[in-house]
Amino acid sequence: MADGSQAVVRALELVIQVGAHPDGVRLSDLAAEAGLPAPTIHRLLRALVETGFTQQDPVTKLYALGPRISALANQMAGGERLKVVSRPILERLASQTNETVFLAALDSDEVVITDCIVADATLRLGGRPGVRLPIHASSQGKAILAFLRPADAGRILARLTLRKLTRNTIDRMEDLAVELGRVRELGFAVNDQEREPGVRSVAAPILDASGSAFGAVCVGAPASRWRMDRMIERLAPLAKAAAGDISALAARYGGSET
Amino acid sequence: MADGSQAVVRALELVIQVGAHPDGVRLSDLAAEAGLPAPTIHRLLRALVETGFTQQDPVTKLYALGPRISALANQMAGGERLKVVSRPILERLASQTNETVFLAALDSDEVVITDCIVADATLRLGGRPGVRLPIHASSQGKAILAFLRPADAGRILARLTLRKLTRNTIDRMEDLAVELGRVRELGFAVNDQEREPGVRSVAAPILDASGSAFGAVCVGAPASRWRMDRMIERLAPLAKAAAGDISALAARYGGSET
DNA sequence: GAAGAACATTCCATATGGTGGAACCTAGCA
DNA sequence: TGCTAGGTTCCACCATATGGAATGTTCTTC
Repeated sequence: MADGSQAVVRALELVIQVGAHPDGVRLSDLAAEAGLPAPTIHRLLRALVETGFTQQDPVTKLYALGPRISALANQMAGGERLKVVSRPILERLASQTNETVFLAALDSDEVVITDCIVADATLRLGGRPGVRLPIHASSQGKAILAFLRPADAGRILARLTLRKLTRNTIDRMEDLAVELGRVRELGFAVNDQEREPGVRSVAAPILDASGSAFGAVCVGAPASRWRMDRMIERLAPLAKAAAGDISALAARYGGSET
Repeated sequence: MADGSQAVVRALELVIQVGAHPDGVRLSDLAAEAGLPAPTIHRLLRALVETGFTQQDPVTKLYALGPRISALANQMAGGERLKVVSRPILERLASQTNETVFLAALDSDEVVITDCIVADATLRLGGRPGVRLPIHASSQGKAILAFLRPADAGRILARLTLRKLTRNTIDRMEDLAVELGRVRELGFAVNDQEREPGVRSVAAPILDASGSAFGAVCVGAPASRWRMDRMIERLAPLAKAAAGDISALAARYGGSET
């Protein structure tokens, strides 16, 4: 390989492969899946076990991810650490709601999805990390905006163009200001088909130690399945609780990065 | 190298090295720390970035752990996943108490420490993952035992030898039964210098969906700093809350493995 | 308990891919 | 603009990664 890293890439991809088997996996299955001979896999696994990236159960002889992965995860900082901390809470929320749940952060004047658990239902919201949303037409954006420090919020609002995406989109600054006031009172934001027809969501802010928002938790669903009032009644408290739990654990990892 | 994995071990150790720099690190510092030439580190980093194990900030050019680590951490199962989920909660508990906190699980007839955050104080409890404790003379052991399914608890009690370690150790089965009844009522267990003079602790069980214990959260401290009644009053509720939070998030990851 | 099959581990000749010094490029600062 | 520090690319060569074959281990069946 021109790159000089064939062995390394093979080993790293083997870690990823082991990770796809939460119940453990045999050397021979790994070899078959990777299309490599057993001695090659064996040697790579030896290095992986030696460094703790994988481990081998002494009884079942199956390989699984090793303690080094969790140790590394706990060393992560910033947004990635927030994802690690938030993941179990998001998983619980997804289980409670049976809808798609999102973790989001502010990036410049947009919201970016940082983690996402897509519902199992036939009709469900899709999404994936990296997707960007307009701040004024997303529940995540409004939840964050409402709980930013006033100076930060003011800076963003000054630059914001309120593009009208649907007939429901808030496209006047006075209306947005009223909406943000309401979000602050309620502690959560809604999106009632404001970005995309047929899509509703509720989102609650994740707050740092000073009470300033640095992210949001969102539950999104098809409008056909949830009237707005029922979503507010049923899903908003769950989103708020999840955001509160994440805030309690992650306050130290946050910080506005606008 | 006789082992056929020099390049692989170097790359994996480089991940570990990057992990020790939560604020990011330069290529040249990594090279200096590892005692390897820059082109070697550069090539290894290229493979690590390509597979997501590390990433490079486009602005600062610093390397940090990448999204693959958190993705893998979220794929872990069993005890390792419990550690990942519990870590932020343990960190909060450590911060609330300024004492050493432990995550523990039952392994056969003993308690094993699975994670540990050691306090900063001059006089503090030490500990590290892997340390084993007698089940009858540790708050973790008693907390778990009291909330096991009766059949499981009975099996363990039938085999248990109540070694007397200090003058406070419970060394009669009738006394232990009474103590376990009390633990069940209170929802937490204590260790009042029962395993080691000068050491007190409180522990609360981590329960699975069926209400059966599969682990425990413990706060331990020097007896010189905490009278037992004050520990019960101040630290027990915090341990209980932490165990409750972990239980709520991790119920799916538990399961007795006695 | 013995035999067979499946799986894991070790061996080793060899070719190929990892290595690192040198050269070159880029970015930041005075 | 020139200099320095840091990062990236190049490439000859030899050290190491490779994988087929042999050997060892474990499990299952009779």
